[in-house]
Amino acid sequence: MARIDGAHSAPTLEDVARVAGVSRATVSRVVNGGTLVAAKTTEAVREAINELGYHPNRAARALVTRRTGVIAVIVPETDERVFTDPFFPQAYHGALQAFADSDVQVVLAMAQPGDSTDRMVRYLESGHVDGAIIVSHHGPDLALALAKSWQPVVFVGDPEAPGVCYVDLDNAEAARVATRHLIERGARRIATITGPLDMGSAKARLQGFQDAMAEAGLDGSIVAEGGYTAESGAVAERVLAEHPDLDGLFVANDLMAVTALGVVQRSGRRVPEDVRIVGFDDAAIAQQCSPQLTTMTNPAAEHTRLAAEMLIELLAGGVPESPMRLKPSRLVVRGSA
Amino acid sequence: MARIDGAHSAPTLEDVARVAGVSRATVSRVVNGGTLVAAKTTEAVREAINELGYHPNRAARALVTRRTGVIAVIVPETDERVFTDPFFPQAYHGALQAFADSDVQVVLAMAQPGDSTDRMVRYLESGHVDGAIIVSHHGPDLALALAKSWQPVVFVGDPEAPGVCYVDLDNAEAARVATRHLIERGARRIATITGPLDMGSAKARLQGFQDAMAEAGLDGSIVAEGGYTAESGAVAERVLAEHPDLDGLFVANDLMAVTALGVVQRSGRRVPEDVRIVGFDDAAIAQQCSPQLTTMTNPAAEHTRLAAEMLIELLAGGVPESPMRLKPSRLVVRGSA
DNA sequence: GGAAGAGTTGAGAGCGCTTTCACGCGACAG
DNA sequence: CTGTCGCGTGAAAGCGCTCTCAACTCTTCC
Repeated sequence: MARIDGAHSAPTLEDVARVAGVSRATVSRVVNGGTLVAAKTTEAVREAINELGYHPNRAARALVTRRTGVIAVIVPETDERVFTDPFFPQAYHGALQAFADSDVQVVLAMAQPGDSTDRMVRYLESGHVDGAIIVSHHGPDLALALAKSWQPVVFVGDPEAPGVCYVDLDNAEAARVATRHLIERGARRIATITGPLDMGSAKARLQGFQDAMAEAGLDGSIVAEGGYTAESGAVAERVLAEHPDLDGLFVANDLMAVTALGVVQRSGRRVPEDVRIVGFDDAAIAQQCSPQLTTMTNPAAEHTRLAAEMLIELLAGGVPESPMRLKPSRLVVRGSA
Repeated sequence: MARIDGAHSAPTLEDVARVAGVSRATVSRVVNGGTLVAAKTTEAVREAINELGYHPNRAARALVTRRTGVIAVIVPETDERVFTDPFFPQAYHGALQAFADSDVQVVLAMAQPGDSTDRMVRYLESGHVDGAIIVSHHGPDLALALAKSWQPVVFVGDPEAPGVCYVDLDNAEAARVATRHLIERGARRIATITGPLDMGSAKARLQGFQDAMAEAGLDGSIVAEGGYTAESGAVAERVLAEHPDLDGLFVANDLMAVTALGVVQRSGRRVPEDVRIVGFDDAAIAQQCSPQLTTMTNPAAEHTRLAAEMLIELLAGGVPESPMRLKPSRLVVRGSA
């Protein structure tokens, strides 16, 4: 409380105990609830706590409970990506919400460029945090490593490793819905720009696209791999050059979709008249371009919130139901298709 | 380390001491550097540390040093704003960088809608954090309150309260540069869309705009207040309606500028031929619109990094030089002016 | 009336670390 | 050879908390 050394420092359990006329142990019991304490005693302790403005010392508590009270949201991507794609801040926000009134600190950890899986594992093992939510992992390596050194972690997106908790959107189904919409709107020569294909979500969205195309008897082989970044949306140029008769485009996230939209428009084609475009994520940017982007929702904040709840259960020693599959994302129809 | 209770737990100072054949105290001295320990002893301890993979327990350390090892980046804005304006993630990133190899956890704290200054002060006083960097404050209230309950905080942007450390961009000068550029490009009827005028940066940018206009003998009274959000850029509609002969627009941040750009274009005017526009912040979005936005740089990450360094000094008991004025931002000329 | 049980409470032992204080030891001067 | 000084080190006292264990006070039941 007071900063000036020597001045009155924060009240401790001991102080509360003295004021309430009970022992430290009893105060602790009241503070942590649960154990049985006589109603009258509880009352007296509560009063003393209020009077003194007592607040438990996290460090002391952490020392004995062996819990740091910190959980991390780990994003194995470079900072640039993290702060460029609105998906990540949202994901972080979801975790923040989940722990909002639980006295847990949520920190955001990102990869350094060139970071190894190892470094992340070491961070988790170093005792800085009690557990972690991993968002946007590439390939199963991290999950495999984590499953071995048993750390309480929950992935957002299929970790492709056995025995690891995760929540996942039905990306394939969402991609099918998006693709079918394109077809319904009259598109026949449809390409997809995927995310990085070492990521589960990217693979699943591609699969869904191809399913829907096959289902309609169309050719689902026009595929270009992007990187989920705005710049990588520029592969649309190549696609357009190779397939000038293109009339539909399913882009695996909005960041790329907006870039692709620009590419298509600059090529002299009209959207949606000549080329229909559907994106993914329903990012804010989808409403800032012209025409606005038709897209699939991807409530990142909700996903991490759920992941956080699983993590809480894990931390409490429970075995959460996993994988937790989320309800499929919704199609938001706007101007681009 | 190991999660399963009963299995080997993380090595402690004691363990290291035993292996190195010295006392706990000596190991502590080595770990924390500074105090004089014989070179040979130091070596032996270092070896033991490596061998055991020892890592100090933050809780135990925090308990005795009375330092939590956590600092907060506080943004008194709703989450929505925080995750919508790329300025904030960048600011957070700067703090992350500054503390990257210092074993300090950096948490991001935002306001709930309707939060009072009080709640922030209480958070800071609650002992959760050692100090804070405050990023986007409205008015001097928070700073005033913080100055009283002496917490180590550093503001990014003039807190307008005496005795509080801060770093600040020369917003007025930057606005002058931006406005002069508009004038040089031939604009004469220039309006400005400001940020929320309870914020120092918004006020200063307005002042700079009016200075430059006066300096050129032009009318600097066409002013519309925005809120630094994309939506608030739509006030451009009103401005345009009231001043159809407008030929220049200085918008106090890029988010609003992009919206304003759209408004201008939809009104049938060409940018930059009919209306020249200069934004502020040099956000990524400035390059994603067409034409790309001419804007002023605002290296948010660097500012918080500097603020973080001041905070570190403050925490160490020093008295940092404050205010720290940063070099004025640069004009980035692109298509819009 | 006394034993057994249920309901409350307190004493005390740490958790892993920092830091004060005192002591041992070699070097140097007297 | 003894006294002094100072560097290097260890013993030990907490930091504020949780939690086990034992004890104490009433009831309740035989």
